[in-house]
Amino acid sequence: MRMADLTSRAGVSSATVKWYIRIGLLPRGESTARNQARYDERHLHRIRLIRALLEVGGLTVEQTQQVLAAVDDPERGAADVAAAAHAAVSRRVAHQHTAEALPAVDRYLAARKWTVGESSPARADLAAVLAALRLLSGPIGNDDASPAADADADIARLLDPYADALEPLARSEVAGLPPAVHRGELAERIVLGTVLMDQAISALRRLAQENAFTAAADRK
Amino acid sequence: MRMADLTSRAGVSSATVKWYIRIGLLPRGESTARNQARYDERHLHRIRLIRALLEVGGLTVEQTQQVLAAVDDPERGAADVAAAAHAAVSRRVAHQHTAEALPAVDRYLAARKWTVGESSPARADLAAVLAALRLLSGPIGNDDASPAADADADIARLLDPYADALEPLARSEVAGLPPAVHRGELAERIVLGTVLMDQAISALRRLAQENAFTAAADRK
DNA sequence: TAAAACGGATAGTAGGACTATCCACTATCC
DNA sequence: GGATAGTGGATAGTCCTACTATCCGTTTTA
Repeated sequence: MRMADLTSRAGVSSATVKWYIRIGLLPRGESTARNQARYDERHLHRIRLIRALLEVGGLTVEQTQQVLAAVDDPERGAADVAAAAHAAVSRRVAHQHTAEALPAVDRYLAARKWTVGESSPARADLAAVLAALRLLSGPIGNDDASPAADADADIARLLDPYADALEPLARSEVAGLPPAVHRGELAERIVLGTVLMDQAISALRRLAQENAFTAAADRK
Repeated sequence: MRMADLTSRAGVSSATVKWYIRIGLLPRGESTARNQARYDERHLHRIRLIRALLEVGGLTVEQTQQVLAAVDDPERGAADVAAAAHAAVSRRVAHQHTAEALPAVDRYLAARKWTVGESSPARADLAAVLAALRLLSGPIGNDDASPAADADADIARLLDPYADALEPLARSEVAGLPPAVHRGELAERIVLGTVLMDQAISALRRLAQENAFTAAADRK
């Protein structure tokens, strides 16, 4: 396969392909002359993977580089790849009072008996959401503001429905990972399951909400 | 409250506040002189809302403008606000074969008896994910590629666990919306429930996955 | 009454993801 | 066998987004 075939099948410009190669997202083609190279199906597949992570998954190029580095490294096991994918999906944003909300997140996780590493970016992501919600349930939009003592109970009331729904789902996702014929395939499945399915869940929730909304409106 | 109080309490620079005012995200303060104005708690709250949508929710400024325009417009009902929030969360990305995957999405929704509008961006978002996955389950990473005839069955097998988990969740979310003391409060709850809880769900899923992963590893 | 803060406007910046152009070759078609 | 189109590699330029800096003439405040 030559450059023209690769770019037309992948739907990206040759300038983009060259750039991906330069920044190490894509391996070089096998060069056949000073200024010629041959590409194969693996290159095509790689570009599609890159485009899926960038366009559909919404990752940045840098996050994509890190995820693919984990996928490519034969030293890294499934847990490492999952950690890299989790880090990439994380918004990794330090909202104002995120740090203050972290202990509450940890207490919630402990109460649910969920074991997660100290360095999981998802902890901070969840804390950022809680901090933002807390800041916004002030004077305006007050929902019977509780006396801070049972702030943990508020958090549990808020998160439990979600955690209850997601816990068995996550279990089935992890259990559903095949023993993997070869590791690269498993690594890619983990990445797609994390990055793309995040978008699928978001979309499905909105569809389910819309359906629930119209159903509720019809009943009235 | 003067500018200095507003910016220190909100944690943003005065240049940013001025810019938010200029682009219409934030109303002007009540001016008391040619170059003086007074701000109140509503301004503070608004900035916090904007920051939450931008930083935690990951919306762009333009998406935030559209969402807040819907929140501010007293003509728009709960369903309109929800639609605006859904549109803002949508990645609204036309991945290569998204259009081709749309009919399959619609068949899936019909099979689940989910009623959603033609114009729901979530339909296209879900289609983009399915199109990307389809493109990637080729030569490499083939999972016993099915003969295209039962592509719908594959999609159902993939999505059912997620839809099963999200359907009751969405129902309880919609049912949990209070009759609302006043409309602005309800509108804001809808937006936060859509935009921020999307992030919370993403984080909780990753936490649940990590927990499931370590639990599975321990059993071995 | 001098220093600091302010509202309003305009120009500039940093980062991200490409895109365009150039060069010296190679491949291909008639 | 020569014109034409395509190629790898490199560098510079572009567009967009979300601010940030600076300036000005006017209040406020110490």
